[in-house]
Amino acid sequence: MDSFKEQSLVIKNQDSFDLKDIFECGQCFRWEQNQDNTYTGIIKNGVLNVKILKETNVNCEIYCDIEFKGYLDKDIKDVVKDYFNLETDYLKIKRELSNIDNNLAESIKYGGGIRILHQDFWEMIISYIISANNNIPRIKKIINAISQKYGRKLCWQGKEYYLFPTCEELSKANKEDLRNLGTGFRDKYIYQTTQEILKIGLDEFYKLDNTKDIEKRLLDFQGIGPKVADCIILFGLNRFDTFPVDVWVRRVMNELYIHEKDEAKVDKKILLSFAEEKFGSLAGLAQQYLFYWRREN
DNA sequence: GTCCAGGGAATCA
DNA sequence: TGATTCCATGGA
Repeated sequence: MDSFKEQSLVIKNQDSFDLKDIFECGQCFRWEQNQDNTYTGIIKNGVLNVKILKETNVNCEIYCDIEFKGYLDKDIKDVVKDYFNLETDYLKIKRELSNIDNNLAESIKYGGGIRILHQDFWEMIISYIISANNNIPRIKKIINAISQKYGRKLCWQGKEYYLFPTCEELSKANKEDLRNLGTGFRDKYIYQTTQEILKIGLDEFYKLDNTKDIEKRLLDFQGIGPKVADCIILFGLNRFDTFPVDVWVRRVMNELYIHEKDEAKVDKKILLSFAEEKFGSLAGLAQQYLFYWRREN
């Protein structure tokens, strides 16, 4: 029997928190803007509604309205704190990155309200397998279709929402089922990776210390290559010492730093070593500011 | 009709 | 190792 828990929550004096920057910078696929400028999203086991109460130029008050379904092993306040990474000092991070060069300073001036969300690791694995050679509106559509068919339903303010299915729930889908939901050639990747994770679980990934070791293990799954693995690590584990390279990052990095005439000829190894040297342990965040900045301008 | 999208696997040199 | 090609799908 599922239990329901509804609660609201006010978080005061929060810096670096802009709803559009956070939810539209490309890191998440299950948040939508409402007509009243709030955002509603479906996280691991609940629905969350967020609005800004009061805003100054450095910080703001956030109002969260939450409904959860199922077993909740921690206080809702802690769930929100964890999901938005509220313990992370973004003022410090932004200062550090802005000092690296003018490009980063500009991109941070544009997307200064970004926070990397701490999303569910399993959900990131499947979501970013879907993202391969795909566009964001369609990725969202596919994830919603999968959730509606295999995830649990819950209602919030008279509207229905569907949680992203657990590994066990999604393991009921065969390749044809997945294909019918619009996954295309990724059907087999989702199927095989789900079956594999059902067998071995994901505990080992939380025990690994080194980011490179985590990436190496992720690459064993079908449908996970370097870029997808890096996104899973960045958005599912919040390790910032990783640098996902997609077409946009390649483009902006080439324009700003590499200056290769033919963008397709940019060597990924050179790009990665450059990023590691220049951005260091904050590479993942630098990547997100640059990605958002370039994609929106 | 053609190109592109937060790429990856399979194949071949 | 490195470069090519194929892979579904839908919107521009």
